Amino acid sequence: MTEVEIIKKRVAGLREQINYHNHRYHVLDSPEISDAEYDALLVELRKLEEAHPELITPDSPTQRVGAEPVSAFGIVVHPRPLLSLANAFSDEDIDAWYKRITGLVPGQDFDFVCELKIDGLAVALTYDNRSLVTGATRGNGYQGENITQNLRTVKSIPLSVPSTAPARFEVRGEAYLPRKGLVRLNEERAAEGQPLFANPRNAAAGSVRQLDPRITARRPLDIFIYALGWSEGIQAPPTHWETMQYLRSLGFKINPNMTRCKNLDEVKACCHGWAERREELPYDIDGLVIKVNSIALQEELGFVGHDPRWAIAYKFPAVQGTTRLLDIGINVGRTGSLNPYAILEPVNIGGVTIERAALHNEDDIHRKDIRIGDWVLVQRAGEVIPEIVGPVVSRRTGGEKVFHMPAACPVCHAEVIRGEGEAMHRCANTACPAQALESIIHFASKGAMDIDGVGEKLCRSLFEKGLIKDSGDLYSLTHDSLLGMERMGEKSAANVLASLEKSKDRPLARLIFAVGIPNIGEETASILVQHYNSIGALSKAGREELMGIPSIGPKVSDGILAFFRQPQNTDIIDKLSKAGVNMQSAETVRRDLPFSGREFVITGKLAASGRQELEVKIRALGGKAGSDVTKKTGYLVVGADPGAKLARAQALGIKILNENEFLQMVKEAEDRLK
DNA sequence: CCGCCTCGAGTTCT
DNA sequence: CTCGAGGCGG
Repeated sequence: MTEVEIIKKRVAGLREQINYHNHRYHVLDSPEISDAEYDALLVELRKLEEAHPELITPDSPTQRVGAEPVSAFGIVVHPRPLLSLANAFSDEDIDAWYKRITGLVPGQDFDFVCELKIDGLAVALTYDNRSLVTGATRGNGYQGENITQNLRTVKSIPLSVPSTAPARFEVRGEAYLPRKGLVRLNEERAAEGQPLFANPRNAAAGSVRQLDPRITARRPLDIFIYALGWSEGIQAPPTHWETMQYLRSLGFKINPNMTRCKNLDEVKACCHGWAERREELPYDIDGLVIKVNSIALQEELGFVGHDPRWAIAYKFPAVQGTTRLLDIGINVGRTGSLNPYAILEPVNIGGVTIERAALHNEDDIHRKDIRIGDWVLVQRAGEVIPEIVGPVVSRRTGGEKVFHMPAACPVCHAEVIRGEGEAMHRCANTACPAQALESIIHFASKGAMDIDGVGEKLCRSLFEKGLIKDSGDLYSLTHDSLLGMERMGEKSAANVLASLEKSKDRPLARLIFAVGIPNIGEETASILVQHYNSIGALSKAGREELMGIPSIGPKVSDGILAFFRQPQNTDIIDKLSKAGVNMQSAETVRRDLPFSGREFVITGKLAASGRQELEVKIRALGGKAGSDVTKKTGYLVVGADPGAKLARAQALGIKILNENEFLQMVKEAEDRLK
């Protein structure tokens, strides 16, 4: 094959792929690849065509804006096409764009408007004689679908406008589903066994294209208007900014997060700012749109191909991607649960390489119909934790394998059991080495005994060398035995011994949590300490007595009884006791502490001290430290970069404290105790 | 018995 | 963060 033939073949292949994905995206509302991947295909094709113009055909995907609309709805021809925007993925791309446009109209002062790029679908609304007459999708840019009946159900779209409006005009906006709406919708769909929407855009597109408008009406769709398409009978304002103010005065919903920027530095600062804060918004954005403010300049700049020169879309790095599920591995947790996880072909999502993702349990895997060998859609939940959304069914070859939990524990080969009505599979062997090791790691971990320098790696090495068999053995470690470990010198060994020594006087609640009684976490451990002032007292507690304690029920009681009946466990406690680990509650229970009956929740990064330390203080003062904002939450302590909890607390009218106010409160409470 | 609210357990990556 | 499930009120 000659080089030209190879290129020809590649071009044909790219076109086929792009057409296929175009159809999936625009027609079926069910894309299989991320936007970034799609863009990459298009970019490659464009490059090849630029180098070999003779290969360009009129039907090449580069020669049009989108796919043909389906005909279930009437077709609307847009008097002025709804165009796509060129993309910028970096500051350099913005610089290049700026250089191009300033070169075209030299000597002009530019100012810009930056707007959020909402992840929804573009629609055009036409008003005639003050009434909404047509609502249409963007379609291929030149003609879209008539979805007037459906858009009429969107409450933020005015059905009529005041007399200050032009006689006839068209506005353009982005219809979208707020994040909460998507969650709710997907819950409903999961309950009905329907495939889930992968993102808000698909959900919005799916909602707006319902044949029955009553279904659309039940979806919490919203809209932001971002442009005046065309108008008759008025003198349109001279800038984009003023146009938006005018549209707002007509009753249209305009996104409040719109910024006027005098220069490129301000534009970039705005983009970076929103890249940081995008999570604070109740809807998804996939970037920002930068527009030249002056309408006269916009007209002067004109278009290149299908893209206006006067605007550019600054796109955030993709938060979704597709990759192959190579295999499903199993971890054995400290409770003996078998936890499946996905082993993925490494894929970069939002600048981070993902190769693992939790799969929770077997039912979850089957519910999502994920099979080994599948192409899967991966996203970072809450922008951090990787998550598999679902398989790309159409990319199956038939060689994929349905996953089944092994019948034997992958570590000790003991029998695997699944309790009646339980989602988790468990290793039946209570002496399973994996469980033993995980228990030790948990014991030393931050929330538990917090033994500095004794992390997962060291625990594993010590365990494999046979130097420790359970957490009680940690305290018999010697300087010499530690020196045999990897990357362990004189200094580190001494540090570890010092940390162990320091951990001996942790409060009783931490110890109870650390020993790993089933279903007893930090909170329940604290509650238990209010009723028993030593491990010994707890170990002698009877079933009825335990059940009498609020928030302790039959399961937790039985867990405690079973724990102390196991000789392995009492042996560990003996070892700890002999080593001098604190086994008692430091202070006798005080009924009326300053924070009694008050619940605090912390969000964001705290400047002065760690969250854990503060939670310990709250409990020491008799308060509760919750993890989620609820109706019962008394105070929300807000640090830097607060999470979604802030919005929730505001919605519930909960008292909000900043870090200083909170510390002041703690100080006053501590003073009162003296 | 059901639904709501919390808590527990396991998790990714830098 | 997510999912599952324990506790408890209605």
